Amino acid sequence: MVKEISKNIEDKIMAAAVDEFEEKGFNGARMQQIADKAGINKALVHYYFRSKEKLFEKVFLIVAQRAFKKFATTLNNDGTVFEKIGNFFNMHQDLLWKNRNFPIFFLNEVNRNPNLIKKVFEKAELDSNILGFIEQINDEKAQGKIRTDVEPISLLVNIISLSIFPYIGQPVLTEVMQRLNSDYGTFLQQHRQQLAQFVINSIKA
Amino acid sequence: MVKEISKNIEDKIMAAAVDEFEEKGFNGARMQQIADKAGINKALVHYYFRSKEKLFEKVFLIVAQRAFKKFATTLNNDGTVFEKIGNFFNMHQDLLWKNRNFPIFFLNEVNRNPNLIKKVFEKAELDSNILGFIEQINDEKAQGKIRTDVEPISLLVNIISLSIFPYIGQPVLTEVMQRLNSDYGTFLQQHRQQLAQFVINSIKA
DNA sequence: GTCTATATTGGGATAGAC
DNA sequence: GTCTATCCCAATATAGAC
Repeated sequence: MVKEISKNIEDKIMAAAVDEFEEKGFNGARMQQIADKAGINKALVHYYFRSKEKLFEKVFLIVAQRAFKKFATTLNNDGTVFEKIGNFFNMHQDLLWKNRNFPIFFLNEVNRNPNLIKKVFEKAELDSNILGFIEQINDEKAQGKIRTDVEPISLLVNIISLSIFPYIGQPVLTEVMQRLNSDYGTFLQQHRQQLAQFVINSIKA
Repeated sequence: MVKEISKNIEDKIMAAAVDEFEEKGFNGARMQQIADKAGINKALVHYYFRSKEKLFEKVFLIVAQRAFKKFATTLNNDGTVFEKIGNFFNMHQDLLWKNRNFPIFFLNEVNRNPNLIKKVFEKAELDSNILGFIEQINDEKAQGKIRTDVEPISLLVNIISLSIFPYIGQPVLTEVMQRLNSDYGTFLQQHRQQLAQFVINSIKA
């Protein structure tokens, strides 16, 4: 079946493109490299995707939406706010460890072209998940479990800040740890263990 | 005095280069744009700095070292750990607000070329400041002011995470806030007010 | 030192054979 | 669909006049 074969090549190109774009960014990526990584000819890349921009946008939306989807589902599980915070950090840290250069890639690209973020949000149903979590926080504030001065959105942003930054700052932290006679990997394994407790300590009534 | 004049043009080019590089990154920046912003001819840029790489490195080291210097000094002021945390967020948030696209630029460039960070650290005396702050945290742990399970380095990284991420994530937060019928600017003004208290709540014994 | 004009190359994109 | 060969432009860099 011809369609099948062509689909496989499309996938190969996509996979190679994810690799190349995540490593070098849009401006640094090379179509030749993508072709090489996919084990095919450069002209074929253009045959399937017409232009670098089009290929990039397709790749970007897929990886970004996949990331946001995983992100949203952890907020949507059962449990108290404290339990969800623990679950979130566990899941998110695992995910980030496996995709260490995704965050800086993602943030840099949406900074370069803020229009991308709108397209990502169109399909990822983040809103209801966010709103649900915010509501739960307010409930638990009313129940006296969470400090009344906690602003739900700020809490959410704080959680994400704490989770993502250690990966975005990898090169800096690597250098700092070296100067402190440690190393990035061992630091991170320690660091991730205290994130949930750090947040919970801060907000518990 | 000829030297004076030439120095002024060098400065103009540097200023224009900071602008262009911070906005577009190394790969996205254009020598022609830098010349235009400096109000001079493109050939002159090469006359003064030979190549794009050389110009970039000079610009990068200056802005990065300036940033790290300001960063380090706030850790070095008088006061308790809690006071320093408050002072740090005040200073750092003001600084970031005035240089909103510096963090993502900086982190992206050191990610692209991790070698840059070594050169930044060579001149910025960060080590003693960091070590001093760490020592103080341990002192106040011993005095019963700070929880005994607080790991100083992780605390430091948490503080920096909380401070910087809202700026790195600007495009995302802008979109989210829009969908929540708010806007990025007002969010940030609220958000920054709770950062110090968020940390202090978390670590106070 | 400062400009105009030009060299050079890297890299995205297409034409055309098979 | 897949390749080779080539086009073409953008962008760094330099030569050379003034």
